Amino acid sequence: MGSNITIDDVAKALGISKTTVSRAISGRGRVSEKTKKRVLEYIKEVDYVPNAMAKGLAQRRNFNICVTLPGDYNAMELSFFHSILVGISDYLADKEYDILIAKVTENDISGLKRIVNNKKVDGVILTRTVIDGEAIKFLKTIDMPYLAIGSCPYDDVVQIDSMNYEGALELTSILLSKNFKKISLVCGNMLHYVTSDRLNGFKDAFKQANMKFDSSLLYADVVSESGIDKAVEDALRNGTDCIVCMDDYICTRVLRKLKTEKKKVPRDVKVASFYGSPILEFNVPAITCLEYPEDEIGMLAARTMLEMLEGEEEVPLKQRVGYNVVLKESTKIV
Amino acid sequence: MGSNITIDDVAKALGISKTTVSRAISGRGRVSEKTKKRVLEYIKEVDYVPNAMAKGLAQRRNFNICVTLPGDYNAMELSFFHSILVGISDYLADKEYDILIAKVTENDISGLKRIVNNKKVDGVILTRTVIDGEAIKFLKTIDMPYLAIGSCPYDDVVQIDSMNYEGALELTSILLSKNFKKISLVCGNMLHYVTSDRLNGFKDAFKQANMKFDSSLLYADVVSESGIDKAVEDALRNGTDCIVCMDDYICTRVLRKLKTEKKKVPRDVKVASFYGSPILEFNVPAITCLEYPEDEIGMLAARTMLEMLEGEEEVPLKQRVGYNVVLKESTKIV
DNA sequence: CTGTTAGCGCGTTCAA
DNA sequence: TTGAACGCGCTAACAG
Repeated sequence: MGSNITIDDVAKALGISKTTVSRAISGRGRVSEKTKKRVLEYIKEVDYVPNAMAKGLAQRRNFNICVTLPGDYNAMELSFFHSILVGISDYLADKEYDILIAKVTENDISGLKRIVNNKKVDGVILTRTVIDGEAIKFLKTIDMPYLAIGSCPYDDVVQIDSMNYEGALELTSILLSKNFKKISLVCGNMLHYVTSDRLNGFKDAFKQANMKFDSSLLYADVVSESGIDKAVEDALRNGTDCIVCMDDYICTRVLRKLKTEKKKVPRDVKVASFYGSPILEFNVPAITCLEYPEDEIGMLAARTMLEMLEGEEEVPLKQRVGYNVVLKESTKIV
Repeated sequence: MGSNITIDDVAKALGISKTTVSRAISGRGRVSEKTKKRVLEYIKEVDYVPNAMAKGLAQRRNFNICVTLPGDYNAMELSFFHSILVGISDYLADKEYDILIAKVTENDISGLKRIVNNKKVDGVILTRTVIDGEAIKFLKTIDMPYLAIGSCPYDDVVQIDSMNYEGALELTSILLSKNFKKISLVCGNMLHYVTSDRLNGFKDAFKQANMKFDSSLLYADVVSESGIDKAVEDALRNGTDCIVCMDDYICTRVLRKLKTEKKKVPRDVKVASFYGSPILEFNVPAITCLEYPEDEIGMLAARTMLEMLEGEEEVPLKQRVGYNVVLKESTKIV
């Protein structure tokens, strides 16, 4: 394994030129079936593996894709990122591509810059935490294919998005059909596109049901822990019977607050989340939520990236993946 | 940014040879301060960045380190892996190295093999989930520096380990000093080195306190969810006053079971974990546990790897990082 | 202190 | 169908 023989050695051993060997391996160019077979058998026998760097230098690419690693994160996003990474990895490995990691924070993209400027990758996949930041601005100024996973403020950027609007709409509709009368919604940062997407779905569910949403039960821009606590207090005071959370992070805090307030879920109040994660599954009771197929998202991102690099056609500017509504105990009518 | 000029262009523009430019940049070899300054200023002006692949080809290395990504995981390990990754990334980025990801599962290391055989990396860092498996066996057969993060069954492998024994010893001692009389311990896979390390610390704490451990309260090889449930039931039946969990995964399940059994923590029974993670922090009440500085572990692993690659001296075969005992509400005497 | 020459290992013209 | 020669961009050995 990991032998140190070169294409030259192979050529000499077989008494042919390296050109022929190269062609036999790559499949490009015409080689007789006989010699091709001879080459393929020999390289397997001696376990010859082409040197990726030399190949890259000659072809001016390196078969590496950069994936950004969120440097500042909350525990909830981890499973999202990990699943995405696994999806991307699975797809790329098949095609003999590899993943290079670039840690990126909101105000530090030096790692990404270095990797890109050093030409260590053929393309960049941006994960959702950074798509609003400096990263895209930087990539826009240079000649390097890239795409974004998640909602993205630019409409000239290739992106893989989730059906956040539709998911929120459907889940909310289901809750309304259960006859909850005072549904409240706790939102995080309203500047995030994903937030407004889900909020729109939420509101439209009311419209479709010909009901009106009591806007005093909408808690926007609730980012701090204490903010969430206050929102929950207020909602309870207003007699909410169902608290919907924008994401799993908020949901965890809401559950915590309900516990200290001695409110039982689902007996005293129902709870649902527009984004589910393993951390919510472990909760007792399990939480009704929307689930997104993260590995599929990763795969799709990887496939799209390779199409950008190798495909002849334009790739669609925006692709969207579905969701599942997962009904659990937290919204059960007791 | 990301200009496409080469070292040749720089040399010509400055009327000197590329060798001199190369030397001015790398710092290797003697160059007059004057020309060095001239070069450095010029490359900054035109934003020249050396092509990493060409450099790699010439130097027979590529300034990439492979980090294995656990393909099969439980949600708990995620924060561990992520923190490690951030630590490694931070250290390596400083030294102009990058991280290549290889997804590895217990019985599939083909991705790792490809990356290594293609010579896409200079070294490999194994993360804990795979250190018992095929990966090490493979790496032992070839000529590629590698190290393992976590306890490792081989004593000829460079490893970065945590002070699992000492941590378990100290935490258990503290619990004993609180006069809990019937401490039970729920363990996972006993084949894992980390498990036996912690178990030894646990037992030795009893010895040091001149107390004897009731072995009927030791639940070994509890791997399934139902197994954990049974262990908790049995422990409660035996009148346990404190349940110690081998890790955060087990702890989550134990807490869940206690909840369905209507046992309040810490009122009815105390709970502690030999491994803490964000998921336990969010619990109400917060759980007493051991915390390990994961980013430091990552940094240390990265530093050690670079020493293996560039250092002149041998690196220590085994380095160990400390821990913190975090006392929370779950073991408070009410 | 600097330049010349020769590779690193592979792909790719262009002839044959 | 094959091969010789050159180039990818850089570093290293050897002169000067």
